[in-house]
Amino acid sequence: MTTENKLEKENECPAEGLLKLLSGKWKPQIFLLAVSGPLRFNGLLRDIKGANKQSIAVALRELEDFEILDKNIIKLKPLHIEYNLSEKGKSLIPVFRQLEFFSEQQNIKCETQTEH
Amino acid sequence: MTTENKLEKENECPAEGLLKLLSGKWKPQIFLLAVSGPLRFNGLLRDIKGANKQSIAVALRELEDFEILDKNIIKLKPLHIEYNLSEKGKSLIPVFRQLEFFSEQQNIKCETQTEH
DNA sequence: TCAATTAGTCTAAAAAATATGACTACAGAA
DNA sequence: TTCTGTAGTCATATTTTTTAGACTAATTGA
Repeated sequence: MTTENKLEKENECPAEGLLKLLSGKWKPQIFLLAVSGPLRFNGLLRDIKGANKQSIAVALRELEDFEILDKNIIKLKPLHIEYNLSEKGKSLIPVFRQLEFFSEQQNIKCETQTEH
Repeated sequence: MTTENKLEKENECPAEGLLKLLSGKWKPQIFLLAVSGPLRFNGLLRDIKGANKQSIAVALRELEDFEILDKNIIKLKPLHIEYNLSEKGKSLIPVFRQLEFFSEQQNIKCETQTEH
C-alpha cells in the first residue's frame, strides 16, 4: 500500500495526515536538514547519528511521495542524487517554525539548547 | 519511564517533541474534541469509533503529563472526571489551525471534505 | 583489475504502539 | 443486593515501526 493510499483512506481530521507524515522517528530531522540545503543519502546516514539505511530510505521516499522533497539525479563529477525541498516543502517551513516556537515557549526543549 | 523523561532524554530538534506528542493514533482527534468542550473518558470511548480504553487512557495521560489537558474531578450529580484544555493547550490551537490550513491548501485532505 | 563510493533493496529480528478482554473499585438506582 | 454507569488498570496479543546486516549495481579512482 502506498503512502498516498494510506492517507486517502481514513483521514478523519484535517491535521492528522500531515502530523503522521512529519512524525516518523527521523523525518523532522530530515526536513530540518533539507531547509539548510540539498540532501544526499549517504550524507544523511553519516549526519543523523543512530539512523539506518532502511529508515532513511523510507523517510526520503515518503517525503518524496508527498512532494515535500524533490529527487534530482545530478549528472556530474561523482554522479549522484540530491533531495531538495519543493515549493510545497518550503511552504511547510512556517508550520515548523510555529511548532518550534511553541516548544520553546513551553519547555519541550532540546538538549543542545540547555546550558550545562 | 514517564513521558517527560522520554522527551528530555533525546530530543535533538525543537519541533520533534511536540510532533511526537501530537501524533499518536488518537491524540489529534482528542485534542480537537477538547477544543469544543470538556472531555470524559467514556464519552471519548463512544465518540471515537475504533478506539479502545487503553489507548484513550494512555493518550489522556500523556496529554495531561504535558499539561495540555487538565484533569478535574467533578464532585457533582454523577461524580465524574472531566478533561479540559489548559492555557498551554489553548495556545496550541493556532498551531493546529496552521497544520489544518496547510493540509487543505495541499490536498492532504480528509474524506468528509471530498465531494463524491 | 581491484577497491571505494554512490544509492539503495531485501529478509528477518527487535522494539514500540495499539488492541483485546478480564478485572477493580466506587456511586447510585431498582 | 444486584445491576448500571463512572473511570480506569493489568496482562497479554497483534500490528506497526524501526533496526541490523547481507546483498546489488553502477560509477570512479588507483
